[in-house]
Amino acid sequence: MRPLFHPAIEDVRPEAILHALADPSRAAIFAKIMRAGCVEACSALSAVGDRIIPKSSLSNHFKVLREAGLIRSERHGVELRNYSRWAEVEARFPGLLAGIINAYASAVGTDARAADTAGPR
Amino acid sequence: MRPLFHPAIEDVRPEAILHALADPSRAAIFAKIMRAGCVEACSALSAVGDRIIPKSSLSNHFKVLREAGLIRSERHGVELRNYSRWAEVEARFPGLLAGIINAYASAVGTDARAADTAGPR
DNA sequence: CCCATAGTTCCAAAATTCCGAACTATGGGA
DNA sequence: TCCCATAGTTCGGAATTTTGGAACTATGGG
Repeated sequence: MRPLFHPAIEDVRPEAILHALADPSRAAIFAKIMRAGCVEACSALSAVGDRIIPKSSLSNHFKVLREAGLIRSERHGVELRNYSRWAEVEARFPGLLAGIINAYASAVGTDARAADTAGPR
Repeated sequence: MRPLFHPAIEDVRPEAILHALADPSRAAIFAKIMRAGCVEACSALSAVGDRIIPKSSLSNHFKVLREAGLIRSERHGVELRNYSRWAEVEARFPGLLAGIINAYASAVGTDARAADTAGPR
């Protein structure tokens, strides 16, 4: 098992962030980690809206988020602990994440699949 | 030739916008149209940075931007006139486009391919 | 009517994404 | 220590998307 790769914040590219968050499932996963600050266990997020995500796809989603610089993952025993890198990304690209997360939140209701990106009720 | 399709602003989805702008060429094209307010002729944009974009790919890029709700295209004689739908998109998803365009602009220099997304000098 | 220009469509090759199945790593028990 | 369960990763092929050359369409002159 290759050690987890995390880009330095100065190596993070806007296109990677947009690509990562252009997928509603990934955006929902990221939104949840963001709001919680930290989410333990990838499998805690195996359902987005009503859609069940297979383990292998989930693993890949986390990898995409990680390599885009959006989250930091640490192995703790048998599971992964995922932290959002919001503060770092915000410092590098001010307003980017807020704009994206708000956009998804305000599109809820028009698109069921992104339901979990909904902001605080 | 099928008439050009433009989604109503309320049908515009965040994932379509992110997907459209996750491509540095498209982001550069959109940034240029945005700054100019309107750009005539797709072919005026056939080079992004040092990369030459084939006609057919360019045509497709404009289609993606159009169907994501980012631009409005009108046929004027033999050429297309492209307008940014910034104001509408901004009203629906406040801060989204600014965040994205600023992110690309501030990444310039670290990534040559996105050079044209640079903001006002 | 013919030509040039501007863009679109077609279609096949290349690149990506998706996901089931097999695998690896870690932490308990017995 | 050995075995099992859990959590996640990797492999590999099918499905989807993207790319771009060549042929096509539409419009405006001479």
